[in-house]
Amino acid sequence: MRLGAPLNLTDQLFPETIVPVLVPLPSDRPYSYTVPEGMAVRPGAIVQVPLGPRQVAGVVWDGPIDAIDAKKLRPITHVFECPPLDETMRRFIDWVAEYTLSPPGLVVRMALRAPAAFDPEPWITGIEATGEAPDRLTAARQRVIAAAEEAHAWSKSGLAHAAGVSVSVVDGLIKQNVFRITRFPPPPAVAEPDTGYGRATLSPDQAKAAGDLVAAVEQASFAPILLEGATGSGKTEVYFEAVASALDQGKQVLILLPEIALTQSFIDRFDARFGAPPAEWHSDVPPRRREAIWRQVAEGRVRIVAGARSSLFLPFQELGLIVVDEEHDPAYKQEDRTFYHARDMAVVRASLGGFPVVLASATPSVETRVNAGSGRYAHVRLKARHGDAALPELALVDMRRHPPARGRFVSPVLATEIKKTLQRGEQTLLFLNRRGYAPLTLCRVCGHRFQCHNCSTWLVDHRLRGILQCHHCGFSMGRPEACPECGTLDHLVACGPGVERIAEEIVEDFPDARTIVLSSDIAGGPRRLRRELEAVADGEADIVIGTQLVAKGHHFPKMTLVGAIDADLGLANGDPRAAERTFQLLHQVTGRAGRTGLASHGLIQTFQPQHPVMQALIAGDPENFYESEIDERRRSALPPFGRLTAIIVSADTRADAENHAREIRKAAPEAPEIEMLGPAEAPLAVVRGRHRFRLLVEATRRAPIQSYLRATFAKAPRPRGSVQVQIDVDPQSFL
DNA sequence: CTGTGAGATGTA
DNA sequence: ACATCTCACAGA
Repeated sequence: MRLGAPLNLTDQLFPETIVPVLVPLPSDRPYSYTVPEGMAVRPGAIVQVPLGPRQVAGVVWDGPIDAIDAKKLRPITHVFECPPLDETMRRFIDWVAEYTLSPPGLVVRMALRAPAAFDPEPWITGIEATGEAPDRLTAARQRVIAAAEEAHAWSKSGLAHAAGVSVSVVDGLIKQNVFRITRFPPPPAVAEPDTGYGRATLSPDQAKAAGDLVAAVEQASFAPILLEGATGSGKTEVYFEAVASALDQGKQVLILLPEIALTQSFIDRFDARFGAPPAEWHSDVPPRRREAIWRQVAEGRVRIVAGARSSLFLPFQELGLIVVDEEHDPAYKQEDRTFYHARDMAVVRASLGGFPVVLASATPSVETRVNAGSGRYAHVRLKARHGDAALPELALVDMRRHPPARGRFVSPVLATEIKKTLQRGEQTLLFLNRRGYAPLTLCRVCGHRFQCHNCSTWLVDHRLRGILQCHHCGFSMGRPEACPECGTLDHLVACGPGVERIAEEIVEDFPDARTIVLSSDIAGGPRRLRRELEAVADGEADIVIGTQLVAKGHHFPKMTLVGAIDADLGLANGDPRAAERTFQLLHQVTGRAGRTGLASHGLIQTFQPQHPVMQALIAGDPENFYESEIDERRRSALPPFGRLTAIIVSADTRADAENHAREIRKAAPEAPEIEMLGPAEAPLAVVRGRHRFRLLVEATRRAPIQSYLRATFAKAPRPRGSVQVQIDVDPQSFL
């Protein structure tokens, strides 16, 4: 249907054709614009429209148009010469907006995040051979003609450089009509993947799994598939076969990754399999490159993208497969502006587009496991570790029976293993998910605790930088000598461990070992961090002390011992997914040892050796964990069984946040289940100075709550900077 | 009475 | 999101 064709009543009210245009602002509905004489638009077209005093890019939508005052109507300024967003993409945007309670305009903004890409990339000026011979063939000219045969298209200076002559030689040949100046289309952003390039030899187990995925791709219909396999079981090789199959069918492919910045090793593996790197899409991609990739994805010239969650909103035209790698990773959940969970939205995109989606993980999220268990998702398993990579032998260190000395945190059991590992010339990884030196500083005389002025949290001692810092809002102050409460000098004491403090202890005990601390706040930023990780992989450190960022990415060939310093750390933080997160993290970290062919160990220091998470870890079989966790969640109606939906209410003050939460509860009689959780279960977090409350409601009550929230907060009085609404993941409610 | 600025309002 | 408008209050 061509929009702008006669449309009932409104057509009589307005003399010209009118179309709905979704503009990038938080409006509930598309705005109406007129189409000037001689301009042709259709749904999905990217257009420039006047909006108040400025011009913005919007997308021609479909569906009914508002009957508004004819005087307000303004014409579309320009239709960009760009492939329109297809039907699937438009339905996807509508769907995401509806589900996340976001105005569709804000969702469409995510799809238009490459401003200069809407007009075609400029063609390149270059030269090509005409086939004619020059009148005199000098040595230099001969070299140029020989060099030119290497490729079809050349830039003038490029050819001169390749032939080792000056540009004037080429100019001379152009004058003689040996070469002519032509215009070439813009170069491809990435080379075409070659699906037959680096075909891996698969184990029987892998081949079977790959066959299942390929069969789904060939079916070319919606099929969510959980690909579950231990670290090192070769999940990547397996889903690469599905990728190859989709590419062979002329489909585009999207591989979602949690944090692309740290996965050079992924790019290398992809390159080795397909003979070219994938197009990368994440926040670190420079603007010009973003534009080229966005444009070429729309044109179908880019066949495969590996990207962070935002790549879900790229304008694919022929998408035939999405792979969500490390599907359990919390980084898939975006928690600002528009809230969405990329893993779940990937499933939705596949459902709307009618193609398979592969969710890959060694430790799937409980939601996905439940969906696989119920048959909603297909379940493909990879059992064995591939090749010579053996699983590390894991053991628990009961900290009640093997306590470290006072003020120390490494148990003698672990220290002994570190010593042995050093003697063998192998590497140790000590994992502690806590930056800085100590999480709490207090005065031994009066008991004063250093707290953030904005937040309710303790200030973390960062001794290397000499500051106390709030990890919620970023507030920091210099470390004082005296207690601000009682004035006593030199009686401040650090409580609890951070990575810096573990490093201090290790350096004291193993002064000759090369020890390095890796955490995200490392001086020198991400680039320095990447260098340090490479150095560790090259064996340039004996003991690595790191936060969770050491859990993934790099392969450390000499890493044979992993020690988890405070394995209980994440268990008591009030998150309904605390146990799951802890299990996934510890599983991943301990898996860093053992990919070596050498015998390797993991020691997990815990005060709760009977905890299901700890028991499941040493059993070496995730099955144990899922059974107990699914049981527990079913019992306490936690996600996914309670079908909980979280509403985040945030405000500038605690009183405001509480007030709004109370108002929501009071004013939504259709939703009596709304429950405000106290600090024990859902700590009132303070994020960048904003106080947040989480309300948990029954997802079955979602519809009335949605309409209530829309009515209350989408209209005046506008909650401007006072209330945000977030709908948490509820993967059962949308299929 | 004017100048300033935070918050409300509208953008088609 | 951003430009514009409105109304309260400070300064004179």
